[in-house]
Amino acid sequence: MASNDSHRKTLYLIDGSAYIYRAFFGLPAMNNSKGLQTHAIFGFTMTLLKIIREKKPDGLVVAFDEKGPTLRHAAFKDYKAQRPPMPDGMSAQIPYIHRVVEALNIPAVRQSGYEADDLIGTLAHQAEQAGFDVVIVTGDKDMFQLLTAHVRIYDPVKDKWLGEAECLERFGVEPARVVEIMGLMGDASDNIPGVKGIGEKTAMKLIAQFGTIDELLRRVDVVTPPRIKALLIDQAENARLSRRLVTIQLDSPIPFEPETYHLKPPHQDQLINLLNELGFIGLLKTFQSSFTHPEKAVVETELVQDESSAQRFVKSLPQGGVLGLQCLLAPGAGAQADVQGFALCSGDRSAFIPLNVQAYMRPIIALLHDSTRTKVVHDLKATLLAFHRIGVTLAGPFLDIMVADYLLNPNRRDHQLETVALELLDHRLGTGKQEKAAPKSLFDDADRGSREEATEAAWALARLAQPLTERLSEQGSRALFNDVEIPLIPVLAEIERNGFLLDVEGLHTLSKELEHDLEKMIETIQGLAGGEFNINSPKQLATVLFEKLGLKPIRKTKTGYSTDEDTLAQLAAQHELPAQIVNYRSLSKLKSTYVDALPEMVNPETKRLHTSLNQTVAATGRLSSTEPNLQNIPVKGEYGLRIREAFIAPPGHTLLCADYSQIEPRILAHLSQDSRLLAVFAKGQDIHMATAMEIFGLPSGQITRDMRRVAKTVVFGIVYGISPFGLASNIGVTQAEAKKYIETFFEKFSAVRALMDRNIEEGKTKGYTTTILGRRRPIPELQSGDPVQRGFGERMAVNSPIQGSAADLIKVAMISVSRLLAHELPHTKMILQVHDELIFEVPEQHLEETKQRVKQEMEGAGKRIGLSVPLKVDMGTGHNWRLAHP
DNA sequence: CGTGTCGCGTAC
DNA sequence: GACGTACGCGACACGG
Repeated sequence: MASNDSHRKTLYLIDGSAYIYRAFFGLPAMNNSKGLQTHAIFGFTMTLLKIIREKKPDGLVVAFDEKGPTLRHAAFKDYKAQRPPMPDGMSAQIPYIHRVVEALNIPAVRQSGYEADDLIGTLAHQAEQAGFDVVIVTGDKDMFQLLTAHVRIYDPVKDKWLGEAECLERFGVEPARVVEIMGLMGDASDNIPGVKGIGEKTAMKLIAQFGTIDELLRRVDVVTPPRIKALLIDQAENARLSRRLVTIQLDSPIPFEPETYHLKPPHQDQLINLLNELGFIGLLKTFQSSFTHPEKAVVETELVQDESSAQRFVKSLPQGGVLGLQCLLAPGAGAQADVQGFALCSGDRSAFIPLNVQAYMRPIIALLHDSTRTKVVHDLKATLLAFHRIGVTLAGPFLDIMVADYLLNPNRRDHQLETVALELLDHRLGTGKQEKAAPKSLFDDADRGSREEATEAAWALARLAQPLTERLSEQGSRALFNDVEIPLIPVLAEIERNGFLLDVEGLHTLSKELEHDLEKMIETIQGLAGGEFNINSPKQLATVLFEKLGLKPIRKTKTGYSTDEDTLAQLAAQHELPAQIVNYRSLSKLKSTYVDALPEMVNPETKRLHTSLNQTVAATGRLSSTEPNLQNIPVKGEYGLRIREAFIAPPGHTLLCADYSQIEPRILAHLSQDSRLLAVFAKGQDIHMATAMEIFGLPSGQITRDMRRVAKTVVFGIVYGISPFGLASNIGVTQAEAKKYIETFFEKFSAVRALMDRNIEEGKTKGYTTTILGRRRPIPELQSGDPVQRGFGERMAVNSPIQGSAADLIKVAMISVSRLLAHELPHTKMILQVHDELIFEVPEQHLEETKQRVKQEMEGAGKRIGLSVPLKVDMGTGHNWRLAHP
């Protein structure tokens, strides 16, 4: 990951000064016992340690600004002149930050007259020449100009890597030309003037066209529009000056000493004294124990061969505590692969149990059933399914490392054991194995590794239990983890095993029909277009529409003219073709994505579709569904409904769909405690009718279907973090009208606005949002200097608590319903969850009882998570999903 | 030939 | 650019 080019060593250059600012303003204040503010020191130190722990750089240097004027002040007296002086609370922390770096034995550079940027630029340049891969750790876009094939940027707050490609994407030019763009646009935070009146978009366009500011000014005569031309002529000197100011120096007079940059052990006494003085007790403990007990990764492993060795191993284990457990699956066959064996680890004892003989299994099975031992696994759902295939039922308590890491870092997509072990144990798993592509998980189809690797994984699992549970407790997610996420896992495993019966015949017939329709449509379309082309290619379609037929483009995408449905609808006024394309597209989409794809995925043994319900993907806490995705099966249109008809119940059974009615507005009412909204639900009124009455100020008798539809869209918009633009394009009114609707909504439901403000504010100060059950989602975008990014952050801060709380609710409901089914309705199977909806396969004779009990259980879940609005569950039944959908 | 990215469209 | 969360299709570009 650190480098594509394994012979190049990786040097990390950290922009120390930028992080002092970021930590000071980004974190809540914190003081030590002597009253010294310490949050900037703490934030900086944590960032630094995190980089070392996670990235394992070969070399590391921290660059700081030096006090006093710089060369830029000499060139432009007002440089950074508008900046308020550094607050005392921050300047007092700076010497300590220098001491932290020194105690950690990390080289630091500073140079009077130069800024940290220049030192980093200089070192990056020299290090690249000397054969290093360089990573600049910063959140500052000014550094884009330094990117090359071997110089990248890492932003630890967003966990993003940036290279030349991202620069091209962000600025539309290669890194060397970024200074030209920044020179034109200026930088308010550094008081760099730029050309007033020219913003980022215009600057990008001009530089893409002219290449440099000098060239642009030389040929200023041909610049259009005249307004821009006048600005350029008027402020030519400012442009040239600004370009100089934003250019990072690559020739600062500092020595390049690569031999001193490698990571060295910290100065123990110095570091311990300093952490004590600062009052960083957690860090202090961590370092003290690592100094005194450097734990070895290798523990004694035995191979269990027979019943007596199995017994000997089990007896030798410590009492109770945690038991690391890692399955070893046979290569191939996806998640359905054979179990070859499994590794166990507890304390300093570990064993590998091959699965080719049964005789010795008894003591091992007893161990797996021992409820005094917490079974620690990575991906419990896959583990349960694997053991189920060999006829073994594991007994809890369970701890799933993958799910724990997801609750701690929901924005990450990678919760591999390797990643978690590296971060929390500082241990690289699988270093013994030879060169090969990294598998995505230990259940990945690729090489699943060896017994040794499984054993090492079990070792890591046993050791990860404590740090992960501690972290979960610290962030207040222990209950969510123990009482919701973990109990949900066996439920998900069972849903997956149950599967959904599919009418393959029916889809085959539908496919033939669609094939026929599509062929005819291709003829019509190509006739209208006057030639053959690939209708599925947006690029070829754009050529036909906008060049051949000369229609007027509506919008552009990154790579060309947009041809999406919205655009085509607008183009329909000019030509007959676009409407035909829309038709063709919808049919073609349904055929390729569903009608043809789904039958391919039916398991030949069970004749069913077994989706994967992923618990660690969606950052809000929702589940996601893959292979196939059964959460986006069409529900609209003639053919969409025909597809739903192919999802069926077996003979003697009926499908039951139980759907939370208007779950998101209900959650909104609870979170905001808005009295009007609460009243609507308390009285069991129609929410969209009620909002329509408020928005339009009319009695119910005068509300048209269209008004209700508008009101419904407004509520959706509110939940998603609305903008007048988005709402306008959705309901087809002007932005001004959309704005009016939003305003009126907020006037009538004023506590909702207060909730949104509060969510954003909390997201900013704490760095994350929370749901009803304390699920967190960090939103680093809220700290961004980029208003577009911040806007994103604000919408996430509005939406995540609502979407996430709805996810909390249905998860709780799934657990209760699953218990209900197990105890009282053993022949009813839960077969799918679609965010606010549960689907069951019910024996016909039990249908009435099941409906009633499931409804009661699902509606009761609101009370259990403390909702202050009543819940309503709609139910539908039928022999296929179309009929059953409420 | 596979892999990654993009535009687009389906769901809630 | 422009309303949240997902997954997956076909086209296309790229690098073997």
